[in-house]
Amino acid sequence: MPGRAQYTGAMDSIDQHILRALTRDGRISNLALAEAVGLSPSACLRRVTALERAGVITGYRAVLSPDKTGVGFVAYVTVGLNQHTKAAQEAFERAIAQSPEVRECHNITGAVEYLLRIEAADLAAYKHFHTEVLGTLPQVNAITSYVVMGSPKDERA
Amino acid sequence: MPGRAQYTGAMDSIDQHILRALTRDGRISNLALAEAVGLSPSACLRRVTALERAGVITGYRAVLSPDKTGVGFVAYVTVGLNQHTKAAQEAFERAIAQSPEVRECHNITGAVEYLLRIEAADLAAYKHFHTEVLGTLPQVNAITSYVVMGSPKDERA
DNA sequence: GGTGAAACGTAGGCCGT
DNA sequence: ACGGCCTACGTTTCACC
Repeated sequence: MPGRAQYTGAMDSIDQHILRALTRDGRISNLALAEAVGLSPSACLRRVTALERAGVITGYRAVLSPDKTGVGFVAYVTVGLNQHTKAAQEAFERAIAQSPEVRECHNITGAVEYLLRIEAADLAAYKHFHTEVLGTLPQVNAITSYVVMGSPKDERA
Repeated sequence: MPGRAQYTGAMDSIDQHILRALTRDGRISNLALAEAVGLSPSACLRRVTALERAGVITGYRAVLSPDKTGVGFVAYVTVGLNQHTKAAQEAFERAIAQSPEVRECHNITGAVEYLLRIEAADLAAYKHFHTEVLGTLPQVNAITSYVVMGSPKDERA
């Protein structure tokens, strides 16, 4: 079973410390990380590697400033489907996977099936997505947009 | 003016390429990145440093697997306030900033003021947050929870 | 923007606990 | 099973072209 290196037993406080440090700064050097958690570099690296292999750490990403990268419009959109079949869901999810404006797609409980996070250059770009992409999908029944005016807290990692 | 190294003029296609590569793998070595974008290591590093100093790249983070780190329950919650004063908003945002379960708080247009993303260990932990934290805030008027059953697309960086 | 070389960090074998 | 030491190797970084 590949990638099933299974984390033996519990994660101790050093592992927690490593994860916190890497969440804050994913590019910290192993040397600095080792010192921060009070381990020798080799022991520290072994733990990080184990956490990666166990699937606890799934990757590393640069975090970009939205407005400096041309994203001036963010909205959350709820989408309801007109059929609740597996085929309709899969068709919708395929279409969503191909749209770069869709950064997140969550399958939720409640009156509608999906919650999307949309990032676009401006309102005009969003309107285009709304009518030309969402509006043309045959499975889509109800669309409600909630424009983000600000994010007092955002720890998306 | 510190950190205002200002990106002179437009970002070219090499910069775009660098940002895409670093968003996919924030820990790629400068050597590999340089090769991927077709630059020498030193020129590549100069661009990355400039992007960081200009605030285009705001940081690097490890991405963790929610369920392997004890997060078994995720929900989006809309919150309406009973007063639309600045003071009420600030009090609410202060309370939210201190709650570790709240990973995101967005100020949105529509019938309610806020959309939160909540991450908790399980339903019981969420119930505790719902009644003991959200339920006791005097400004809060309406709470609606949408439990996340899955995320077919999730590019939260 | 590229080159080269010194400084630095990584990764893995080995041994002790 | 896990931590520390040592070292060969790879990477970063900087002055210079």
